[in-house]
Amino acid sequence: MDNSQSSQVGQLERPLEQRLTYRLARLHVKLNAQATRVLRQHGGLTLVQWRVLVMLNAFTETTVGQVASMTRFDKALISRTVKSLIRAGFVKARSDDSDQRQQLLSMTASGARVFGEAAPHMYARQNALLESMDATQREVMFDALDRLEDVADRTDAF
Amino acid sequence: MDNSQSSQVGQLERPLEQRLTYRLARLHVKLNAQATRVLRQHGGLTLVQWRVLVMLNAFTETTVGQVASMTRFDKALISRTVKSLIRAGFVKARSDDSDQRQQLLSMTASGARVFGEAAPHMYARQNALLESMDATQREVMFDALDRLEDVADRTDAF
DNA sequence: ACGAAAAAGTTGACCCGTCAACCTTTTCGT
DNA sequence: ACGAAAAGGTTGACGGGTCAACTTTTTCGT
Repeated sequence: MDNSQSSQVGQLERPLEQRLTYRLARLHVKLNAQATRVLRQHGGLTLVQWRVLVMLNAFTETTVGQVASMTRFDKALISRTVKSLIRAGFVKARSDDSDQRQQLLSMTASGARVFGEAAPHMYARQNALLESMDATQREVMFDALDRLEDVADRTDAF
Repeated sequence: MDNSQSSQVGQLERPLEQRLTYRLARLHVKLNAQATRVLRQHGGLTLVQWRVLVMLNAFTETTVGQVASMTRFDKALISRTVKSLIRAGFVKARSDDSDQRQQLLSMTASGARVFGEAAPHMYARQNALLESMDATQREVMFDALDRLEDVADRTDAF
C-alpha cells in the first residue's frame, strides 16, 4: 500500500494498480480494432456479423437465442445483426413448424463464401495471438482470467 | 472451403482458440459492469467521469488533451465528459493566459467529495482483483498483456 | 514577420451494445 | 383445458465510444 513512487510529473494515487483494468481495456480495444481491420480487408463483414457466422458455420440451423447465448451478446444485438445478414443475403431463415416463435437460421452460399474469405485470416490472427505466449504462460493466463472473472462477478462488497 | 463439419450438436472450427479474444472481451465487459455498479452505489459517477476525476486528482490543473492521452480515451469523449462534470459542479475550468486554446481543469470541493466517496471502494476493488493472483501470476499476466498488445498492433499480415 | 501547418478543443453523425417494454407463441400447473 | 407464466424475438431509447469536419489559437520555417 505504500506507493513509494514519486516523480516530477505528478502521481496517481495507485500508480500500478490502475494498470490492470486499464491494460485490459486497452488490449480489448486494440484486439477489436485489429479484428475489424482484418474483416474489412477480407470481405467487409462487421465483427458481430463475423461472430454470428462463426456460430452458424459450426451449428447449422440454429436460432437467434442460441447464437446470443453462445456469443454472450445481447439478443437485441443478435436480432439486428441477423437481419442485416439476411438483408445482405448471407443468411437465410426458415420457420420452425414445431415452434412458431423461432426461426432456424443458416448460411447461404454467398454467406459461406464471404465467411470462407475472412476465416483463414481471422484464424491466422488467433494463432498469432496464442503463439505470442508459450504453453505455461498460456496456462497461467487462462487461470488468471478465471480468477479475475470470479472477482468481477462478486456483486457484494466494495 | 470444404467445411466438412458435421455432427448433430455441431462444433466450432477452433474449439479452444476462439477463447482468448472471447474471454478477454467477456472479462472486460464484466469488469466494466462491476465498476459501473460500484460507482452507482457510491456517489453516482459514470465510469468515464470517474476516470477523468482520477486524473484530475493526480494532476492538478490539467487539460482535456492531457486527460485524453493519459486515459487513452478519445478527446471527443473527454470533452463531453468534462462538460458534464462542469455542469454537475464537480470540475471547474479556468482559461490559461499563456495559451488561449486550452483550459486548465481542476476538481471543485464537491468534486473532491464525490471522488472521495467512491475512491475507497474502487481501490478496494482493484486490490481484490490484483490479490486474486499471486506475485508470479501477476508478472506473467502483465507480460502476456504486453505481448498480446504487440501482436494486436501488427497491422500487417493476416 | 507572414503564411502554412500543427495543436487544442468542440460538434455532429454514426455504430456498438444494453436495457426495458412489448408481442406472440408455447408450456405448465391445477 | 384454461389461464398464468415463461420463452423467443423485435423494437425503441439511450449511453458509450469513434471518426471526421471545423474553429480558433499557436508555432514554425523561410
